[in-house]
Amino acid sequence: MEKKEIMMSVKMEDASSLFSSCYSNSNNIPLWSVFDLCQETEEKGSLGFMDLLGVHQDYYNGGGGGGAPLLADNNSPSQVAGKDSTEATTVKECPSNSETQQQPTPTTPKSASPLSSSVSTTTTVDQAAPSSQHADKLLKAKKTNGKKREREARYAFMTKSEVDHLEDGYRWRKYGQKAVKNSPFPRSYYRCTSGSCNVKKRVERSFTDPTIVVTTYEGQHTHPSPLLMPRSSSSSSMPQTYFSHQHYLHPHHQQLLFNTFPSLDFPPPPPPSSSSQDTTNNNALFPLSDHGLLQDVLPSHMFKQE
DNA sequence: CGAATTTGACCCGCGC
DNA sequence: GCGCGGGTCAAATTCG
Repeated sequence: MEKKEIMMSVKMEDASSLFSSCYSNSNNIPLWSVFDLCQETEEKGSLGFMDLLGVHQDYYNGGGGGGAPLLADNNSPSQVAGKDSTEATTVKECPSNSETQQQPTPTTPKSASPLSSSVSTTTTVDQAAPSSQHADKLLKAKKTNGKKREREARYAFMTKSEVDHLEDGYRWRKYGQKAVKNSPFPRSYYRCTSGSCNVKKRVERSFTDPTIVVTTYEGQHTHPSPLLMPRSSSSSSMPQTYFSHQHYLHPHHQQLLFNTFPSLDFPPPPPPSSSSQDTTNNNALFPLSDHGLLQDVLPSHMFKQE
């Protein structure tokens, strides 16, 4: 399979080039939207990348009906929607540090969607080896915090967006920015503002395709998303359906995904009626997909109650 | 005025 | 040993 060959050759540290590879293959249509490189879900129970981001079942079933596609861009939703410019791809990166690797996780996909099974069988080994160096470096950097901490799994979200910092429902504080070698675009470092939560994310733009934003999450939120809490004070002004996929993927890009995965039993894409104001009736636009696009894309076990 | 961002300095390990 | 690059810190600055 073509997909597999590409994935096998991917190193997580070069997510940008990875993504460009995905695109370059077919008329700028992503070859896949989500893939799980190391099946860590089994290691951590049913932990999916949504869980990693701290989005749990409650939110899936919550008012938004939104499958919590945390790639919505509410920095400027209108901008994104209007420019038709968001697509999302996720990459799960093996931790591959020496501590966690002693328990190599079988890569057998759990019954899931055709997509997930086709992409998740790959890689634990292949992925772990090449990225171990990078993992070490991360560990080193962690030490500078004073305590040695196990490196968390990382998930890279690749989003076609004109906005650098994609809103994902959490509050982040930027703590650094570095120029990236061989790239004109700097990499930004963010940390979750919640005191007890040390989830980090890096945001960088692919230099091979400047429209692609690579967001790498590291760690797992220990708290609910302030913006996803139905009645949280911080989200009182947030439409309840904020995280429905209307903001996650513009219909046009959903269309691309549908085209990309014709074998998936997706409901037909909604009419291209979205705009920045479409935050109030998204559910009506997606009567068949209570949990969002990602539910269709991700293995079903990720959406099951623990 | 507190929170968030900016940005240069610093730390660390790796490769040569 | 030294330079390089990734990641983090923290003081200064900006913003709401």
